[in-house]
Amino acid sequence: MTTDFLTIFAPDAIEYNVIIMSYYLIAPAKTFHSSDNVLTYASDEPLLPGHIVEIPLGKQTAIGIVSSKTSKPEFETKPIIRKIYEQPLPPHLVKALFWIADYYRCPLSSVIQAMLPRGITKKRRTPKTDSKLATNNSQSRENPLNSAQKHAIKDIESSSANTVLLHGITGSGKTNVYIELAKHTLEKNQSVILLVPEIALTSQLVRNFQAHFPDIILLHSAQTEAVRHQLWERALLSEKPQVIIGPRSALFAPVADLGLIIIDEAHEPAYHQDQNPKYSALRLAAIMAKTILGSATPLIADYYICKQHKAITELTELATKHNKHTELQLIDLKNRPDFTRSRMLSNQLIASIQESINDGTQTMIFHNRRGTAPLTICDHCGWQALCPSCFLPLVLHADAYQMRCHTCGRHFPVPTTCPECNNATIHHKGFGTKALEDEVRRLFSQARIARFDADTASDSQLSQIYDQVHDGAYDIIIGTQMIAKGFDFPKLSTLGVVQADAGLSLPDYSSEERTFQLITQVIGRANRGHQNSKIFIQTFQPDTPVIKYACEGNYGDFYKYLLQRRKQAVLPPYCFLLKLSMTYKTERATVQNIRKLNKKIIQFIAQNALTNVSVTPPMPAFHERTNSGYTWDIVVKAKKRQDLLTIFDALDKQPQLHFDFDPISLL
DNA sequence: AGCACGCCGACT
DNA sequence: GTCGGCGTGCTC
Repeated sequence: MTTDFLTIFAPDAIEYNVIIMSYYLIAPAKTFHSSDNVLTYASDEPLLPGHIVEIPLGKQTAIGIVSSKTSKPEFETKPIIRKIYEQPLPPHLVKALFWIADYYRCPLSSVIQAMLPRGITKKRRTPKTDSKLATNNSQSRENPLNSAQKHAIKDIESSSANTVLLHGITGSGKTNVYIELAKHTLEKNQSVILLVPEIALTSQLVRNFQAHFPDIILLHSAQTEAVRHQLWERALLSEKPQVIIGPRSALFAPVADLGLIIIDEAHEPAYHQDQNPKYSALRLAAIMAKTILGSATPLIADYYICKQHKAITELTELATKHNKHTELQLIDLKNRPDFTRSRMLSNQLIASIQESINDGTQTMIFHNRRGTAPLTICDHCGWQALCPSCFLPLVLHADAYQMRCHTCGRHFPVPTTCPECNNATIHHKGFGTKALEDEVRRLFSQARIARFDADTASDSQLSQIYDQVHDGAYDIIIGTQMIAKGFDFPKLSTLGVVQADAGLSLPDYSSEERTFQLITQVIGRANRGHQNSKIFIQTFQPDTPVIKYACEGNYGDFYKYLLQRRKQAVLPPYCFLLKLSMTYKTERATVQNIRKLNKKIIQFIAQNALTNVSVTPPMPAFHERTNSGYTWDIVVKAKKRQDLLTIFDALDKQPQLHFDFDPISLL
C-alpha cells in the first residue's frame, strides 16, 4: 500500500529508493487443475510478453512465460524470481502458445513445455568443438531453375494466400523451389523453417539445404538435451536470420522474424502430434508465417482448402528429362495360375527379379508387415495368441523364436499346443517381411538380400546399410514403409508391391488416401530415370479406384473420387471432427458413461439450436480393450469448428474422458 | 502434478 | 495425548 501512496504522491519515487512494482499475467509451465492457467505476479523490472521467467508456485518454483501486463489485483501476489533470458520469445511464438491451447483445448503448460528446451535453467558447459560458428554466409551457390520452377516461385510469391500448396510429382524439383524461396526470405532479413517428416531418411533434402546455407540449424530426435538447449539459444539470440531444419517441433525454434515455413511431404502423419499438446504442424504454421506445403500426394482436405483459396501451384513435369521407361503391371492375387512358384510373389515378379540379377541391377520388394506371421490361432478351438496387456494379436518372429506384441514390445514363447484345448493344432496365418525374406532366399539362393524394417536396424546401422545398398552391395532389398520414403537407388530395375490393398482393410476414413500415398511413393522409387524398370503391383482388388489411380499416377481423378465419397459420408473437408472417448475398468461402466455423454451432447445441441452438427452413437473403440480398461468412442461432426468447441466446453472434464480435435484417424 | 491441511484410528 | 492414514483442495 505504501507503494500506491508513493506512486500517486511522489512520481519520482525512485529517488526515495522505493521499488515500483508492475503486475503481469504469466503462464506457468507446470500443469495444475484450475480453470484459467494464467497467474498474476509482481515484478520490479519491466517485462515484455514472451519473457521467460522463474516464478514461485506454491512451495515450488516453475518456469513461466509472460503473457501481458495487468493492473494490481485484489489478491496477494508474489514477485517473480528472475528473468531467465533478456531476450523474450518472438511474438509469433507467444501467439502460437495461446492459439494452440485455445484451438485444441489443451493445457497451456503442455504447450510451454513443448516450446522451451528441457533443462532451460541449467548452466551448460560451453561446447569445445562447436565454436566455429562459420560466418561465411556464402549464399551465392548456383541454384539452376527450369521455367516450371521459376513459374512456381513467381506464383507462390505473388499469391495473396498465406498457405500455398506446392503439388509436385517426385522428381519435379520441389527442392530447388524451396531453396530459392528460402534465399529470397533471407534477403529480406527473415528466417526460414523447413519441416521434414524424419531427418534420417530425407537426408538428400537436408544435404541440398546445407550446401546452400552453411549456417543451418539442424534439429533432430537423436540430439541430447544440452545440444538442443544450445541450438535453441542460438536461434533465440541470433542477430541474423536463420535457416532451421527439423521435425514438427522445429516450428518452436525462437527465431526473431519468421518469414517462411516450408513443410516437405506435407501429407505425412508425422506432422500431427497425438499427445498433448496435440496440434497439426500445418495449421500451426499457417498462423505463424507464410507457409508452403510441398507434396506429391496432398491430403485431400488440404488440397480442397487450398483449391478454394486458389492457392495451389502445380509442378507437373520432371526437372531432369530422361529416356528411361517404366512398365507397370497390376497383378491379381486371386489369379492362382500366376502364383505357381510362390504363394507370395507372382511368376511375373519372380521372372523380373531374375532378369535384374542377371543384369547386375537391383530389386526392391515392399511389404508393409513386420515379422514372420501376424496371426497365431488354434484350428481346433479358435483360440488366438493375444498380448495380455494390449489384447492385440501377437506376431510370430521365427528367427528369434518369439511371439511379439508390436504395440507394447513384450514378447512370449511360441506356443506349440493350444493353452485352451491342449491340441497341437496351432497355426500361423499370414506373412510378414521375415517370412518374405525366407521365401526370397529360397527362390534366389545366390542373391545378396537385405531387409529393412523396425526389427533390423538402429538409425546408425540403417544409414550404413543404406550406403551399402546404394553402392550395389545387395541385389534384393525387402522392407516395410521405411523403404518407401526417400530411398533413391540408382540401380533399381524391378519393384514389387506384395499386397497393395493391405492397408484398405482398416476401418478408417483415411485408409484410402494413405494407401494411395503409399503406392504412389513406392512407385516413385522406380521412376527416377536411372534404369529402365518394371513395377509389379500385386493386389486382391485390382479394380479398386484407389489402387487403379495410384498405378496411373492420376491424382486428379483420385481426388474427385475421394471427395465425392467424403461428401456422401459427411467427413472432412465437409465437416470438422471431434473424437471423444471414455475408458473405464469395466465394459459396463464404459457403456453407461459414454451413453450419458452421448445424451448430454444431443441435449446440448437441441437446447442451443445448433445446426449442421451431428453425433455418432457410442461405439467400441478400434482397440476396445487395453491394459487400462475398455474404451468406447463418440464422434461429433460439425460444419463450423466453433460448434465443436462450444459443445466440448459444456462437458464435464473427467479424467476418463479423452478428446481429439481434428483427428487424422478415427481408429 | 505436488504439497499442504484436516479429521479419525493405533500407539509409547 | 501424539503419530500418521490418505481424502480434499489450492497453487497468483
